[in-house]
Amino acid sequence: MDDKRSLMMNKNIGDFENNVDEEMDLRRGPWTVEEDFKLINYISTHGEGRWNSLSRCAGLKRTGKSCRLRWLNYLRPDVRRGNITLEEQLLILELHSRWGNRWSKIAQYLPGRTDNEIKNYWRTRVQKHAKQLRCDVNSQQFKDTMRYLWMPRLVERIQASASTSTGSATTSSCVTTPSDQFMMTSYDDGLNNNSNTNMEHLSFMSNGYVTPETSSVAVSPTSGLTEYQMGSEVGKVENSYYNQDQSLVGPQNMSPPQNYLDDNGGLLSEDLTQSYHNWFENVNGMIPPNSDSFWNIGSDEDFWLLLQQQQQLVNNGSF
DNA sequence: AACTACCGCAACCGCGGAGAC
DNA sequence: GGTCTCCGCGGTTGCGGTAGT
Repeated sequence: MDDKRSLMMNKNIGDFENNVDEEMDLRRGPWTVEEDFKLINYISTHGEGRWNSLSRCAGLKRTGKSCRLRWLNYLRPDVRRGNITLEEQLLILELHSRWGNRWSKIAQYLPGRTDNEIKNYWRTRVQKHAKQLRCDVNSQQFKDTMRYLWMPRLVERIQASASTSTGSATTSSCVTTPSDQFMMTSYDDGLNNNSNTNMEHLSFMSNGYVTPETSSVAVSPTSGLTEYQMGSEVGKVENSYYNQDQSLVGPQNMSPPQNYLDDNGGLLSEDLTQSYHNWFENVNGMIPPNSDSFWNIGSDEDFWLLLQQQQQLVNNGSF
């Protein structure tokens, strides 16, 4: 145990449970195979619950808390391993917009996923995007960006992949388990008491948001990043932005910065990232329809490629 | 090959609610 | 009603793996 944690434990005078921990010389840190085996065997025979006594009876020198956490987050047979799928990402975004950091509540609607896993996903992926946008993850700007840009894009990707697959609803790489079922059924039952098993009724889909029917997709041949455009056809895109109330806003007041690329497409010397973000903020929550690639940003290079894409679109007059 | 920086995830923590006595 | 104990939640930390230099 490091000094900090030791100090924290010593400060925890009021928690009887932890006082006992110190007296009993309980194990901490990573679980061994033997410990896992003991826990699995005991629970398979006696069931879960009463974690403190369970730990003692199973011969584990662990706190009840530790046993519970290990079982629920890792050893439980229906724990779903592997990457968060597109559908799961969509659900997490939607449910988080409703409930905030109520991870356990959100996890109820993602079978096999633990609150810990969802929390980790949010912290590592979603907050990373917020950081890239230089805005707070709880800010209205970021929430709008998620709602009007990221989530519609996810819907599109889900439906696009569903149309090319043979009935599988899961699209990204993931280790499937017997309980690997599309989670919308439980989502419907829990939230809306709705028998539909597709995603059409999700609030952000029925409120006039961007949908695949109203959009088109093109993959940049140079960067591989996906360009996302409003309108029925590429090339006939309306120069429009969506306000928070779904109303269209004309382009006249929101030209992106013209000065972040030189004539040869090279980067200018000023703080170009800030320039772009200033423009982004200046549209006051209105999301440019072509900026989907924000959510594919994985590196600085990707970011500059995105900026170049935006510039090309400006030059083409479709922005 | 060696080192560093970063990222993802498992495990920990404190806290508060609930239930038993 | 007060105390004790357990449980579950949300926040945080640190380790191990990996990408980058």
